[in-house]
Amino acid sequence: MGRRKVEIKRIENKSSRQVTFCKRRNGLMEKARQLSILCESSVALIIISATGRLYSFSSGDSMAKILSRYELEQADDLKTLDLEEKTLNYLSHKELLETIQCKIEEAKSDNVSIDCLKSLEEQLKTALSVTRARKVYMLLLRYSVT
Amino acid sequence: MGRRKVEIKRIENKSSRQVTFCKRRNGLMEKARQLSILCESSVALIIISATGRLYSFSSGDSMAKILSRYELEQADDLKTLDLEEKTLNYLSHKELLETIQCKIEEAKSDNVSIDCLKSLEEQLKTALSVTRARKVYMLLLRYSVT
DNA sequence: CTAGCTATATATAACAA
DNA sequence: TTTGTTATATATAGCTA
Repeated sequence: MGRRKVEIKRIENKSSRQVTFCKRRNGLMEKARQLSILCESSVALIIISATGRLYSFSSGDSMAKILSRYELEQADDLKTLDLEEKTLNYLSHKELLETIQCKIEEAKSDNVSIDCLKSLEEQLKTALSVTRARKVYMLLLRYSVT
Repeated sequence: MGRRKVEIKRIENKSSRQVTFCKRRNGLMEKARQLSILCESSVALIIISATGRLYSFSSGDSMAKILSRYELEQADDLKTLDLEEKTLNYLSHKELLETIQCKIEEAKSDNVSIDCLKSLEEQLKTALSVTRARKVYMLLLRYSVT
């Protein structure tokens, strides 16, 4: 789509990589907008440049709503895949919530470390049961990663 | 880019809207992939069709990592915008966590309703202080919405 | 970096299967 | 729904300012 055909691999020249990033990023967002309007759909697009700058676009529904929907789907997939699901009962749900509560308690004194949250992740893996608990779990996982 | 120029507005014919959705969706994902590779960037793309079907694509970093980054940025923006931020102190942080803890307690007996979480949102709005607390807040908000 | 300017490479609208 | 063909509309690579 230009004077010359380009191979899809990292553009070596820093300057032209930057220019291409800017142009294609705008093109991608415009395409996303068009798809959303033409076909009554919702589109969320997040782009992070090599230097860490963030660009986002959403159309149709709000970004938050689209991301929620995505996460809900992921949570459901997880539920479907978990073979131990059926063997877990309300007690493990309760245990999960108690573990979270405990963690909140620690957060109050501001002593939460990444390692601490990682170990929580391990505990939660075995404590998961109902979908609601799974959601809390996923959210806390994300919290610990950022 | 076809036999005829099309206006960017909802395609009325259901059948051609569907065909266009399929083709442009694939095109958008391919463009996202190319941008990511050509310019060393990370791209997350989530598309929800009019019938509610979800399609997603990510490249560079994982979807989870990209979404985390996005949310972190939003949380920071929120912090920057909040004029009352500077007047809030550690106590409000603690209050926030206690409110969350209380909510978790309720969740244990499985009596959480949307209304209940909505009122929590209101309480949290005034209790927010540090970034960490903000993150928990945003996550709980999302939890209540889905 | 950011903004045009073409010449070309691509995407895709309409149609068919 | 998805796939393939072909004529056109667009996007954009390489330059320039």
